[in-house]
Amino acid sequence: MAGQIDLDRTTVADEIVALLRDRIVRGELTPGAQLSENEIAQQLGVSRTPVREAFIQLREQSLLRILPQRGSFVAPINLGQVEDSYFLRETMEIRIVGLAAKNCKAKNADRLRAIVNRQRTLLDGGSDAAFVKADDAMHRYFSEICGRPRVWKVISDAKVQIDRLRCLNAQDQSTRERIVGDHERIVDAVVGGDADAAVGAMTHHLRHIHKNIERLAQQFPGYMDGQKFPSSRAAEARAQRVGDMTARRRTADNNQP
Amino acid sequence: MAGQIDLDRTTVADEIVALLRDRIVRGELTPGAQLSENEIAQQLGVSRTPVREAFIQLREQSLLRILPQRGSFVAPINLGQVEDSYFLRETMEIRIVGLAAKNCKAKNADRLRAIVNRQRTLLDGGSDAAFVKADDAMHRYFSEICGRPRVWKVISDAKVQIDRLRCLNAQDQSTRERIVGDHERIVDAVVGGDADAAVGAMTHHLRHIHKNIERLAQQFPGYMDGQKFPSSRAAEARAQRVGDMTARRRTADNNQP
DNA sequence: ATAAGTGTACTACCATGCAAGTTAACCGGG
DNA sequence: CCCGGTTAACTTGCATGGTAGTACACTTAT
Repeated sequence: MAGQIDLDRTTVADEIVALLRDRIVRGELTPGAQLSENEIAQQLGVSRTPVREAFIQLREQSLLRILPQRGSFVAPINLGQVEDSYFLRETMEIRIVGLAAKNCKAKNADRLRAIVNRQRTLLDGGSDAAFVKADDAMHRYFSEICGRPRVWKVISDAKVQIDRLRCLNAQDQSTRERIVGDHERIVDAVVGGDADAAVGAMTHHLRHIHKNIERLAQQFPGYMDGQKFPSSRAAEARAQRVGDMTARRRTADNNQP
Repeated sequence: MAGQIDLDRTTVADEIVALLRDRIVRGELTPGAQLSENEIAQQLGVSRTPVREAFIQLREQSLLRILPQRGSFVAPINLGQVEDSYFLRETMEIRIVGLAAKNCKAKNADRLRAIVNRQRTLLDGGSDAAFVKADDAMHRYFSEICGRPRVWKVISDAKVQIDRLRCLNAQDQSTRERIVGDHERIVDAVVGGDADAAVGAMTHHLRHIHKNIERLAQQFPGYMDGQKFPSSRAAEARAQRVGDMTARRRTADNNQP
């Protein structure tokens, strides 16, 4: 039993959730790829129980499809679900940013400036993950400013499906620069207390994201919803080789270690 | 091993989730009540495994608090969370009803009329559960009309915390009549294609609900957030006696049935 | 050669057993 | 009477074993 997983003081199942969720969202595990309880358990050096518990949680997050007695597969990116996620995010964030503009104190303004400044420093050298994290930080902080920190969790959970789509290819430099510019304009309006301008800037920002969603959806039709599951072994085998986690499956030949 | 649980073709764990979720939301299991994996498993005639998997899902829905090696307790009703749930619901439903008014076809109008008519028939004889179900049906259908059926799931999940609060005492007749009246005004506006009127009526309707929330929160302070968990055995014992599910715990005296 | 039948290797599901940790009651000494 | 130490009965977390069901490959009959 190795100590491959040791981050903080949560259960093993929760750590596996975080691990697999990250791999699925980042696209390392692609839609349709098969994940077996046994296999994950062996690779992580734990028993099947916490893995199974993690699978159930991922299913509830619409990231995994569990077919009883057949297998567990990374869920396809449901385009309708992506659209609904965007709808929810847009609706909530637009209202939130308007409220934030009316409630922004001096301390909030300082923090907002710091957040976007940090994001700008990440423009060149920063990794994609760090940039995304800084991106989220601003949106999340608006939720805090208007006194509703838990609302961000709902938005964030819905946003996962959007993030999966976005992670299909890395953002180019011009896109990242536009994002930071958008953020700076939004923060300017919020700090200035101009709710209408804030809502307008946020709307503009999110619409750009929506355009990207549509482009990516057309670019990667294979990962989208229509895909059937148990059939089409060829497609699954192709998907499996993307991540090393599902690289080789055991066969009758190499049963013993 | 009895066949106490047999509804449809899902896993045992999922049925336990539905069962316990219902008991918690309806207030049969009150905040602070202890639920042990062993006890539930025995009462349902299943092993601890599916019960445990159900507990984890309920934890993710903020309905259960699992303290490792200590116990699992029905979560208190977090007032901040209730407020955030209301905020989300209000924001989403107001936008949705405006869109529904613009998109309402003749077929939708007929179904809306049918839904409120049915709710009115339930005004006198109907059970509380049936009335609530009919209530939800209208709100859910608005989500369908504007082509975003999945958004209702998010609203509904958030609404659980509000429902817990509401179920603390049954609605009196005048409240139910006011609700149906509200619904009829909303439907009138939507069917008439008047988005502004629909938004106004929905806002009015939801504000009433919010007033009720505040009243109930003051009425039942014991179920609210501040409650500590492992301490105050007296409060827990009191809570336990509410539902027969947790009526008597085994002690050293009555081990055998 | 094609189609139906059979076996085998997988899958997720659930039952059970053990371990680590917490709590509360009990008991003896101050 | 009050306080500290011990023990016993709980709790959840994790490991493991057995079972029903599925799918694929092989065999056999047509």
